Amino acid sequence: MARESRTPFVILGILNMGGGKPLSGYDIKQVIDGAISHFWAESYGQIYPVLKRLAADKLICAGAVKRAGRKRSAYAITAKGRIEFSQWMQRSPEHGPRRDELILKLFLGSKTEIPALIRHLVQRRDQAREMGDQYSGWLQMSQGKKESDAPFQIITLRAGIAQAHAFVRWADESLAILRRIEKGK
Amino acid sequence: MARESRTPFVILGILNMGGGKPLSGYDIKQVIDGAISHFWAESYGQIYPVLKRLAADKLICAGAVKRAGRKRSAYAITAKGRIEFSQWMQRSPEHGPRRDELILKLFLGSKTEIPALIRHLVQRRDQAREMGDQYSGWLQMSQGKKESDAPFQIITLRAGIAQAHAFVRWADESLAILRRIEKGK
DNA sequence: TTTGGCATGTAATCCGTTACATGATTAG
DNA sequence: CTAATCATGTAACGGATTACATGCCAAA
Repeated sequence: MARESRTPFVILGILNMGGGKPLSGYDIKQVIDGAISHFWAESYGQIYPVLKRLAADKLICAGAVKRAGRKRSAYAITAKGRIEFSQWMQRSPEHGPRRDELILKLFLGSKTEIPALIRHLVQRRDQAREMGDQYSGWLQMSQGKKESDAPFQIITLRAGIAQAHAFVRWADESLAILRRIEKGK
Repeated sequence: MARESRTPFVILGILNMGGGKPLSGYDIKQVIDGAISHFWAESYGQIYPVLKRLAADKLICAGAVKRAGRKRSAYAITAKGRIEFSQWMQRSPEHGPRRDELILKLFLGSKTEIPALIRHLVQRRDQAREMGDQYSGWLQMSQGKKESDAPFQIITLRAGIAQAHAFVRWADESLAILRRIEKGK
């Protein structure tokens, strides 16, 4: 059996945020693709079926709402749902099996592939720099907020920044090593 | 269609390492669970079927070898396999969708769950410290090696160290924030 | 001889992505 | 009018883990 899906809990958690305003599947996807996209992902193919299942289990309740003329089926978390979510929060988070293709390629690398490895490294270093800058910007914006959720989101932003920064440093050092090997050979 | 499996290339890459000595499925699993376990994982359920498929495609060739009395079916990479592997190495590595349950829980956290979050954070920080120390030890050992594969493995070890170090720093800062909130409320 | 590790595999199952399908609304 | 976007879904597919099954060899 594959390990337990965390999708239902993500959904419950998002519905539980910010005062528990009802959200549609589309809204939830927006949240995931927005603020948390750098450490989590869900597809519609997961969200909509799970939403139905959660409603059937009375962990969330559906209510048809109209916004801007369009009909949307929005869901709100129930008391039962809050309990379920809280129990999941207590459980020790699994350290998911990291699969980093860049590191893997570096590990498997040999002299002949150095130019390609350098290309990959440069590309990802630049990406990491961009990400870091973006997070820093968001952090600036978050600093001023008074919402009770803010400190938690700040912590995750700082995680992204720290990770990106460490990555850039390491990438630069590794590039130096690779270029030295390339020249020497 | 789910994205292309990288398992065959990992296997080809490992068979390509260190002079291309023939390895069995068991050996390959040992390598993966050993040096690269912190950034890659494969199960027997993946390895053995892929091994057969690769042999059928003539990317590796099977040969029954005896070691320590036991019979083992070991595989060696072929010239065709090396080409396939090299082409994969040229391709830009995908930045796999990171799913970090700890960060997710922090993001979804609210005041009531702070004690649990602190527990999770402490646990993972201590894990990261241990990992970092372990990598540092391995790095010491690797530094002296003259094998041509060594520099690449050193780079990946340094990645692990840098990541672990950054994580510990961030975790300590975050713990301070959480404890401050807890006291203040 | 029986226990346990070595070694090889298969089957069931489930998660998650991709692709497809549909309709309603708004902007041009 | 029509193209784009909003919004909601479903079906098919494939990857990966887990659990199960098997047999050999060595040591107690």
